[in-house]
Amino acid sequence: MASTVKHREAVQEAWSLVGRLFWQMRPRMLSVAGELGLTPPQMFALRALDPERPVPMRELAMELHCDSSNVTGLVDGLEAQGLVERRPAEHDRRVRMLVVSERGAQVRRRINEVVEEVPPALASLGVEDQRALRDILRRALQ
Amino acid sequence: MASTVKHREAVQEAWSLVGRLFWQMRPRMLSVAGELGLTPPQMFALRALDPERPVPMRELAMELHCDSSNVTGLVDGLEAQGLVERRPAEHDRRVRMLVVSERGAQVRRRINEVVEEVPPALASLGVEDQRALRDILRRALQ
DNA sequence: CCGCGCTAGTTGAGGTTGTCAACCATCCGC
DNA sequence: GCGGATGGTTGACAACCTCAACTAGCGCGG
Repeated sequence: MASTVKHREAVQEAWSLVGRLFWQMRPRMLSVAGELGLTPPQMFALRALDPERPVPMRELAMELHCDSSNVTGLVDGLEAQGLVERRPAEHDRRVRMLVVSERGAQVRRRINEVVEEVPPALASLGVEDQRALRDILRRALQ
Repeated sequence: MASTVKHREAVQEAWSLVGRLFWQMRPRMLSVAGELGLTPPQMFALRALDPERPVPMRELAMELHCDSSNVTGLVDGLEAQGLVERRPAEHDRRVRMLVVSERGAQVRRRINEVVEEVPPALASLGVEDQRALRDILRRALQ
């Protein structure tokens, strides 16, 4: 059917436009990392943590799709700046829980402010388009 | 007005959902880089080139938002694998044009296949939603 | 209880990325 | 042609990232 072809094309074009949107935001993300005295990977690590709930290092590694030995170094950096604290887990003495400090939570909020900052292209849309966009994406991600 | 508040909320939520979509694709991108014998930065560099048109190194640096000295190393890697060739520019003997080789073009096509691969969440949408999504994003990016 | 396999995290080696400063060759306006 | 600006490379240095090896601790089966 011709409709099948059209349908593929539409969603592929949409996805590629999304890629453009993301690429436009890249410099902004990099600059805020420097501004906060963090490297980009450290920034993503802090963002992946949960200030409300201590997280085992292993879980952070899964979240970041990287090796455990890598997060050791990242957490070293965050801990050196007093943003995160390693705390032993009571149920298992092998695991170390990552607790976000008060200052860490502040920095994390600032990071989220920037990461969640809407790109100008989206912000310039009309209200109906913005709502429609949200609704479609909600449907896509359940 | 209440509508102003709602409007901000809708587009912010949409943007954050887009972020989730991208994060889901990350492992796939990383794995294809390894599969092609490239590091992720090399992959992005090759993708940023144009097989139809020789590109000065400076332009690639701009595209990647990084230092010129960085692309020197990246291009060294690509050239060592025969994917790209440095060629002197006739109009200015300082600049080096990057020409994508035949093999480079093949690899680049494979990269684009994966990068442009639509995430399952979007693919599962109905045709009307996919078209609406494309139309909204087209409007957003002109 | 003890040994054995498994898991969490760290360490060290090695290769890559990325920035900065210094440098060379070249362009171009004066 | 001189002098400043530009394209690209090099070297130094910090950080990232993976892999392999290691330690410490868990927990199951005998």
